Amino acid sequence: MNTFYLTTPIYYVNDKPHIGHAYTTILADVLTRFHRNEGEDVFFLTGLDEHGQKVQQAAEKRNVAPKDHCDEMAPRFIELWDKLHIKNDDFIRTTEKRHVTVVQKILQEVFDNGDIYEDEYEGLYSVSEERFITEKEAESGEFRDIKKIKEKNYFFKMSQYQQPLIDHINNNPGFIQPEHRKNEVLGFLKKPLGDLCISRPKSRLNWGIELPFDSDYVTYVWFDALINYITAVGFDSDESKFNNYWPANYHLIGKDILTTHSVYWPTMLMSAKLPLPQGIFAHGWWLSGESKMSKSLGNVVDPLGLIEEYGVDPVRYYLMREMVLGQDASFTMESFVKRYNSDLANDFGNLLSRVSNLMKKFFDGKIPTEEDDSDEGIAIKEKGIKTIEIMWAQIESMRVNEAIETTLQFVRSVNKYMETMAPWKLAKSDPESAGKVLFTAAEALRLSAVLLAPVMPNRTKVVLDTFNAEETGLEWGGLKGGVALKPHDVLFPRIDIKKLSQSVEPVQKKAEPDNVITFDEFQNVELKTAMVLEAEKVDGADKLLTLQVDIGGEKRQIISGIALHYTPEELVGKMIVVVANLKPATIFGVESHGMLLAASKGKNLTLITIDSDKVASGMRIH
RNA sequence: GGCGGCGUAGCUCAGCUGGUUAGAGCACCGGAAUCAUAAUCCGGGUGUCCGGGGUUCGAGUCCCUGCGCCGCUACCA
Repeated sequence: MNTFYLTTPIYYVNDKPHIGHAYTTILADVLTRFHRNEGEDVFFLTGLDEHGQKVQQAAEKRNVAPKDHCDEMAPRFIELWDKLHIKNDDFIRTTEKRHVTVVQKILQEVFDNGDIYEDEYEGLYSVSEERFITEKEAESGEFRDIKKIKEKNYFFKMSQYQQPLIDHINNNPGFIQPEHRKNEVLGFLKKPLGDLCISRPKSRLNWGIELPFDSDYVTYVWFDALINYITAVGFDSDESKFNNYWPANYHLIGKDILTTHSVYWPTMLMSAKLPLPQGIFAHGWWLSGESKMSKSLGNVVDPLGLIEEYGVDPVRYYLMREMVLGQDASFTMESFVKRYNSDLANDFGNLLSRVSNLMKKFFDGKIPTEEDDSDEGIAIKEKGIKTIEIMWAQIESMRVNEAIETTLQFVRSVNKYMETMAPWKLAKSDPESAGKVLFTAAEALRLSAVLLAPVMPNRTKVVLDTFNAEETGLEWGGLKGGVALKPHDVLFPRIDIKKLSQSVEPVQKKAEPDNVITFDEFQNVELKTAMVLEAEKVDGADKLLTLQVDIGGEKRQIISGIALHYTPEELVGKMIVVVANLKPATIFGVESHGMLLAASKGKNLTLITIDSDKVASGMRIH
């Protein structure tokens, strides 16, 4: 039997579950349900990442033990998955004993293979990111709480596996998907790959898994977290299970964690001499309309609110139908309502109403017994059979949105068939034929329900219940005639757009741009006037100039990328504006203590200069 | 700046290795029908396939170039 092992990332226990978590998990659920329907032996894993500094800090703040903190946070995810009808086979938490054991086993193995060494390391450490960062990253401004730390640590010889990894990616086209992500990783691997620091001294962080070969250290969270994918399928505990499911068919991830999954993880596995996963699939992000979802913008879509208002299945349907896997997608209430009303209410739900009502009206509430053998009836049957085939091919190639559209086209063709055959007319002149038409329409509807069941497990069950076809499968001809219909509610009540504008107009709450800062934050920036004393080109760089400036008597060196716009000569003597308290950085091997302000558009750039007659250097600018 | 991608109907997008009058869904307009959740069905597009060159018997599809947007990255700051 074919096996299908699919994972989501393990989510960080401190996070509040949002639409992104929900999306990935629903996607995994949908894919695995499809594969189950195909009769494959499926294993679907999700879980939580519970170690690391932020968890430790959050626990300290609340004055509880880290593990207790995790135990209290975990249900937020578990309950949401429950509400979303996620049918996972396992839920792993990295604090579980089974996982700790495996991580230590892998660490020991990698150590024994000679791929871990000790080194003194001095570098910039980002507390918020819990990792050492390069100077360039520090300069990027994307990291907070940066400290210079010098300490002994253990390193994983990731660099050794650079070429084998490149070869593997090239030899296995499906290894990183979609293709543009693969190209990104290959681009990343063009530069020399560094080794990976995989330890944290307990003096700094003790909420983690202890290194088996040095009890003064715990392991780096990513090294710990990635291993969950093999823990859960029985590595080192259940050999037959492990051999059955590993390597995973897909690790489903968001595009933000591509490097960890496509570089760290495969090289770790290479060192541990384990097979690599067959596929790593990075999907895009949900945007709120045009813009990124962010807490400060207040436009983060809450999945709970949506499902309470409209039900789980429509939300699952929308998320699956609207996103092209691998690209970003835009979430708007408008498109949600459109999808809901046109696809679910008008096409699918209404078809059930027409068919069941006609059966009630003309056939005593029973399903007729014979299939329509007219040309039109046979055409529907053939289209149904074709749909199964096409849809499955689309699912296998991760084109979920297309697979859904394929099924809906079939549903639409059944509405058309009804119109053509008009069984409500036939019932009066030729009841037998009318019965056949209704039977075929009902069978088509049953098949559509089975096809859509992975996406909408609940509402499709209503359809199957109505026709007493709960146990039928993915083949034409599952419907049994002669049975009484069960009553059903309106499958997808239409959403009234007028009511909507009053009740749910949530998404964009504030018109504030994404990048607002507070006054205090502005106050942190120390802008000062400065006189340019000297200027010269940086050796070997086209765009950089080294400036010596005077800021109220203090002499400073600043590197600036304006060489294409200003010659050194014309800068000397100018009064400019600099950010005086910028963290020093080394650019192109030269130290820079501050930055200057300039206005630019496209290729034009102009320095902000001050009339030096009126203002001395070193003045604060507010 | 480098590498890569994208730019097709009002909107969201399909169009594989170049080949008949360029497609789908939604929206919009007109009509039919009345079994159904004011649902369904039929009909309706003068779209510079981003602009400009080129290769070819033939290009949305290949090549060059310009513009715009996006991703990764850099001597961005």
